[in-house]
Amino acid sequence: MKLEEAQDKFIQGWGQLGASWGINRTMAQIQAVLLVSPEALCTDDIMERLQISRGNANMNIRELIAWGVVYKSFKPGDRKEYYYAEKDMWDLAKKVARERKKRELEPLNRILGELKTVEGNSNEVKEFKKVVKSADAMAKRADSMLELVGKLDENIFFKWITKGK
Amino acid sequence: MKLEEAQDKFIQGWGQLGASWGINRTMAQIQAVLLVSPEALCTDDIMERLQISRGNANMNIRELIAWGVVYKSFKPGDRKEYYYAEKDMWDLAKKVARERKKRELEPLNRILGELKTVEGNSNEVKEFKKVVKSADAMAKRADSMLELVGKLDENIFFKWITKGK
DNA sequence: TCAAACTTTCAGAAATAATTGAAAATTAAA
DNA sequence: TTTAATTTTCAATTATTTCTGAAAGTTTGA
Repeated sequence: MKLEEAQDKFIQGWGQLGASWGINRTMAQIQAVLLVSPEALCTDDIMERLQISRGNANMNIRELIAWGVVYKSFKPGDRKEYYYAEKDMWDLAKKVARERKKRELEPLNRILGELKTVEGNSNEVKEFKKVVKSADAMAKRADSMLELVGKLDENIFFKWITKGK
Repeated sequence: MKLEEAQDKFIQGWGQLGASWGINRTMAQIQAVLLVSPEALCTDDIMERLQISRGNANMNIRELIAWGVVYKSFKPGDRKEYYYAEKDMWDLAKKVARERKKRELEPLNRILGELKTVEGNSNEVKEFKKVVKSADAMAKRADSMLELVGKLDENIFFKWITKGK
């Protein structure tokens, strides 16, 4: 397979994966473009490669930077910003885990905490409390797991997984 | 807090979580309605509670059944189908893990496998191969992890997480 | 076999999310 | 300063996803 073709497939596949996990497809594709590029790229390079507008490129690059998976760099004698991706996949996994924990799991935990104060003693109330309690336990568990991904060393984690299998 | 209000908050929160993880909001809300209901509900009950159309309710119930997180049941002398949710959250996590692994991770693994055959020796090709290799490693690792979630006992997993933290 | 009860399908409508592109804001060299 | 290069914003547009509702399909009991 030719390089260009392989890169395109990678970019498409990565975008698809992102999309099915609730991440803007273009955002994932921009990351993929930066992942396969040996040098940092400017906005125009990315617009060109993915055939997208400046506004779109800019917004999604910002978002990738906010996630901590893309960085800015500068070239001497050039006013443009250049962007490059975090290429350590383990680091990437850690950052995504941390962001999603913060953005989605913590809000749910907050709501579930409130819901424990529901009044009454009926069958429905009991059922409800049971569900909230176990959802809470699960969410906290998922939270711990993501927390752990961020703290554990890649190697230890990998060993544990392969051993456990 | 009153039960009705608490249930609504739970349904909204659960829907929101689903949405941000790429699951149809209504689908997640239907699951939430079934989770908080002590008895199995029929399509009309769900339509009523969430104010949605029959078609929408039907499609999403089907999908929940396909994920293995909602089951059918029948009442004697009644031709309607009734639905109830899997309420064991651990079981739920396992099923979601298995489904997502199958639907998203496996396709990526397939693509990444193909991409290893890229031709050439340039700097870009080398860079590309490196990225594909580490993405592949990460995807396989995530795959193993989800696999593990499905095989491990809840208790062991929980102990390990809390200990590791 | 018929018909009522119920479920499924799907084309079009509505709602939501992503994208564009041009104007405004910012930055820094002259 | 001024001005040219660059980034950011955002209202309008376009694309995508979800939802509706009525018609078609299926099942079951009489």
